[in-house]
Amino acid sequence: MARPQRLDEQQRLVWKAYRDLYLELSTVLEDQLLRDAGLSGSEYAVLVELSHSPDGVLRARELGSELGWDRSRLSHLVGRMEKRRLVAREECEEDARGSMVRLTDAGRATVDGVAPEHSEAIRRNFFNALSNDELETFATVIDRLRDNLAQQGVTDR
Amino acid sequence: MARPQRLDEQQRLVWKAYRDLYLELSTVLEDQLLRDAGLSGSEYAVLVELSHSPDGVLRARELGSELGWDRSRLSHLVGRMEKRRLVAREECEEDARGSMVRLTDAGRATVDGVAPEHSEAIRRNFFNALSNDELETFATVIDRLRDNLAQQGVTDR
DNA sequence: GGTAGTTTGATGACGCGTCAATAAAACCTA
DNA sequence: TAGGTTTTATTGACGCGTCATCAAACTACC
Repeated sequence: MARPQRLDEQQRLVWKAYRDLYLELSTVLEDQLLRDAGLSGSEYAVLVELSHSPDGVLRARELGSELGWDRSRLSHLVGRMEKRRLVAREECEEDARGSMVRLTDAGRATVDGVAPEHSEAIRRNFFNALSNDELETFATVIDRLRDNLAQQGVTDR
Repeated sequence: MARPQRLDEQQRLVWKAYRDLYLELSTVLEDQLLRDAGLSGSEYAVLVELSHSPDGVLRARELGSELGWDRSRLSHLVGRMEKRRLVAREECEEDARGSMVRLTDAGRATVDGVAPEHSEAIRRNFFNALSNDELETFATVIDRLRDNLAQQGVTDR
């Protein structure tokens, strides 16, 4: 294994800029959601996932794996969203352990109401700033980095 | 103002990949810090900032603004780190409201011990996966996006 | 110099996510 | 099919960050 060494100055700056960009983007977009719909980013993600599924129903397991969350996080969040009548829990017929999460009418109205503005905010703060070439390169680099991560994950352990 | 519209499929995928990359990178790097030094990413950031300053001392105000955090967050975190003897608080001589945060010997040993490995992890999971050209383009795109964000922030309000 | 307004940091309450433990159902296998 | 293992979801405790509030000290202006 090669000897660990510090990052050089250019690398430190790029790394910081990369992280700061993400935090700044998150802040802007979460603010928009909270202001326009009273939703956190996580809540919005749940509502979007449900609204993309037939009948607005998904099994908790599937919802969790789509979002990449563990069961506990989802259970807590769905519990809170249920109190606010954004979603409703139902029993799962095929598997008595399971739990179905259903979008309520209020939940659908909320997500439908804010989604266009949210998309526009992503456009304004992200896509509109890039040329087609830049976007393409950016996407390629992201994919390369994620492939590398997956690779490291395998060889590391 | 233009009419809000949904993102197209390619944009949705790029956007998701962008966010997922950040989360995956964060997870890997935070895990490394926790495993090798028992530090969270925030704690590491504080220690690094202090270790880069002369005598390992910074005024809380300055530390907070370097990190881009508000006073409360920093105060809570420094309080916890003080209990673990990673840092120590001292009075500020020029301004009696102020508070100085000093790196302890244990804190310095901790950050010095883990920093090389952490840098290497960033290298392995980020820089090594990119060619010089790609890195340059990536950095340019990040800067462009941050400029755009700052611009939007001004014109929005 | 005295007063209003600002800055600095600490604190407590609260929301959210993680972790460990629990329970129930489904699956597997001998 | 009985017994052990795995999967699924919930729950409670805890850690961390945000927000609102507060007190003390500094600054500016009359």
